[in-house]
Amino acid sequence: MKIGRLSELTGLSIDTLRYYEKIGLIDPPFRKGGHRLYDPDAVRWIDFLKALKATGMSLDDMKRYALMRRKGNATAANRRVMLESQHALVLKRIEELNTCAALLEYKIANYHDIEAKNELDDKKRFAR
Amino acid sequence: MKIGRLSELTGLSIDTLRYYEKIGLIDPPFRKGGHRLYDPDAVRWIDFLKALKATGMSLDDMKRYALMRRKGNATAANRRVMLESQHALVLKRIEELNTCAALLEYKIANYHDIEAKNELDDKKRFAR
DNA sequence: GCTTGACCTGAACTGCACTCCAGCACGTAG
DNA sequence: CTACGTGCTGGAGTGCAGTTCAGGTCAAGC
Repeated sequence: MKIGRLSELTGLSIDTLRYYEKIGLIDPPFRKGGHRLYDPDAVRWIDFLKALKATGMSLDDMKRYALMRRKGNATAANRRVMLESQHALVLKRIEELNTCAALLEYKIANYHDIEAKNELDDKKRFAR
Repeated sequence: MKIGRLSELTGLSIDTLRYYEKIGLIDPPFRKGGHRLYDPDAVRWIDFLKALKATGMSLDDMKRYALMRRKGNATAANRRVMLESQHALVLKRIEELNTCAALLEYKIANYHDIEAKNELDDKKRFAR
């Protein structure tokens, strides 16, 4: 498939796909008359990259991972360690977000009180 | 307290504190001989800003919130709505991270298999 | 054969959130 | 009163992750 189709399938812009190739996240595909022709497998790899990105991994770390992947089986243990530490980060982040969510809930409840009080004051003013 | 102390208490750098003041996130404090002198309450506000930031809110949105806060009670409902939509975003993000965590777990288990197989191959090679 | 839309390159630009710097002012301890 | 640590300002610089652009090339349909 051509880059436009890959862009549609992955949701990444054409420019981003070329950028990812340039920095070494995506293997340079075959070309036909200068145009990139991608394997359907590219979609699966890019979806995985998107997932890594969603965990908050930097492009630089993803690059390291992609490089090891290209080197084959011998790097499996290192890649696993990377994923494990990323997994730990994700759990930590989820914890943090849970704390933030609780704080927001508390604040929101507080605002409900304030608004109720405001309304009461308005009524008093109206009754005057 | 002076800015250095506030920096210690909040974990934000002195430069960041001045930057936040410049963009309107922090109220300009009193000055003594040009030096900023903060109220202890500043710590609480900045901790809240840090929490908003941790939820992924942009400085621009935080600025909007800070502006409304300065305008007082009349903006309570709008501020609540902001916090509610941020709360929704946090929940969505937590969901996303849970999905990513599951994928990472799957991948990690996969790598354990690969490594076990590699080890087996090594042994065979050794036995040859 | 020609048009039109998709694709190509390298380089410059963008937005966000800081971070650093030069050059100067303040204030507290000795 | 002097030294030195802390603070001040405006402006420039940084790092990340793209995005945009100019000036072309390619190919599929008519």
